[in-house]
Amino acid sequence: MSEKYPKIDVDHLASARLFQGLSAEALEKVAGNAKYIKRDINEYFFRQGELADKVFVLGEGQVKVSKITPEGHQIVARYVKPGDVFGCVPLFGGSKYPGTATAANSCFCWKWDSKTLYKLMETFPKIAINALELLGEELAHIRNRYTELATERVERRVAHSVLRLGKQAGKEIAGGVLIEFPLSRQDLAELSGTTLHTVSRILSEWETRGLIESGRQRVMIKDPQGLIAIAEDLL
Amino acid sequence: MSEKYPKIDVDHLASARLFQGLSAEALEKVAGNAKYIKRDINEYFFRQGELADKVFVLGEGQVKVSKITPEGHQIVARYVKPGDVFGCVPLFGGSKYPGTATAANSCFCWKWDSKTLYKLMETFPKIAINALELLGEELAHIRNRYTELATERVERRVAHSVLRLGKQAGKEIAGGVLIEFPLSRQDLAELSGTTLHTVSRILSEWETRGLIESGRQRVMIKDPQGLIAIAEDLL
DNA sequence: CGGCTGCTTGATCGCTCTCAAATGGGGTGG
DNA sequence: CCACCCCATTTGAGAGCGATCAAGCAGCCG
Repeated sequence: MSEKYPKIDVDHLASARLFQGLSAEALEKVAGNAKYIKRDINEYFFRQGELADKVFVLGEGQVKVSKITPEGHQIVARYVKPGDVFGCVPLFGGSKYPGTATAANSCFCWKWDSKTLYKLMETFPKIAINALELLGEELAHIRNRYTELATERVERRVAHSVLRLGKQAGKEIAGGVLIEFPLSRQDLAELSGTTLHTVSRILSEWETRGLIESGRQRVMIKDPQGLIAIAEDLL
Repeated sequence: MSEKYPKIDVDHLASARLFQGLSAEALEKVAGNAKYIKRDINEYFFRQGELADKVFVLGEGQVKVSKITPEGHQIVARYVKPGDVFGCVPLFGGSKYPGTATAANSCFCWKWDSKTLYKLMETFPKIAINALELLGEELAHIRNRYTELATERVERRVAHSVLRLGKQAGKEIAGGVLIEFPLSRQDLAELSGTTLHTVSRILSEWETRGLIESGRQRVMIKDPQGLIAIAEDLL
């Protein structure tokens, strides 16, 4: 608890969408109230059920937010990409985190006390408005996933999930686009609302068709167009 | 377009959660920029794909927000209850409404130009913070529904849907709690991610077990505990 | 090299969708 | 006021997608 925090780079902080359009002095003030923390793979930012009194903005890396039901089913709520806010939904009302945030690979991240951020928002309404925009996007995103889950067959949903991950965490390498963090069949299943068995069968089939190349916790997209054709049901 | 709008009752407006904690003068200003409109059953507030330049707060009634996929599948995104905001997700960025908002019964509703509301938020940050809270709740709600859809069997999902509707639009009458607006099997199916056939079978079964009483576009809950037992899988 | 963890693959079962058709309630127009 | 028609609902039969159960395999780390 008495760790040393590195000094915060205001320019880097300014690139986060939550702080777009703020004045230099506002940014100074925001930075002055933040802690900059690191998490290695599989370490936690917060766990489901803990008192939600912190808000996070991801600087580098990828964070997985997952949720477990009373019956023991786990689902992946989202993958957070650099520049995004997480842990902000229960910001007000002092309630609990509805999910667990884990580092999917090495992460750097800013952290605020939620009360502090609340005050900053009152002083600089632009932050609240930016937050509204981000939350709105998140809402649109989850509604899309909801619609997919309600109306599409498994293969299409998995295709959508893989394409989205490729877009937000894909790295161009020889032969295709590699998803830059360890992604198990189980993760993909929890993200697509199915089981790891079904995901495994689907990926195997895609591999024989030359659409992807995959291995242990590793997925590379070789033929994005082919996947899009599946996702959009163009056959 | 040159309709007459009734004068706005500031006290009534103040009861909407979006404007909680505002000063009297702020409320006056908010009211001064609003229009107060009425919609009868099945009339639209906005339709999917239209330019999103208005934000609404529901005063009285119930609004259904639904969405249709390119393949023609329709789903119900949410039912809006009095005091809630709707149409606010695409507030910024001048994009399009992602769904269609229809009056589920007679509604009264305040309406703002989205630019106007944006300015009001800059002047009175409390509005933006209230909006964040409401959006956060909405996000939590849809995530719960997503989790249900991903992990639960149809009967439990329908039970959850019916219980939620009972809570937000239920009226105590002799014999149970009546859902106060016309609700077809199709609506319930689109809300629960299934087909009207399956919903019909389930409701019939519940009726023979004395859990509900239902008819044409009408559902009354007779035994909430029994439904909760199904929803929570307590058997 | 051994053990663990993640992945693959086969076989089976059943929930739920799909297709099909009949029934009935309610509002409208004559 | 009655008859008709439309639309919501009910009910049946059948098929299939994907979950579940059950082994066996393989990459990776210690």
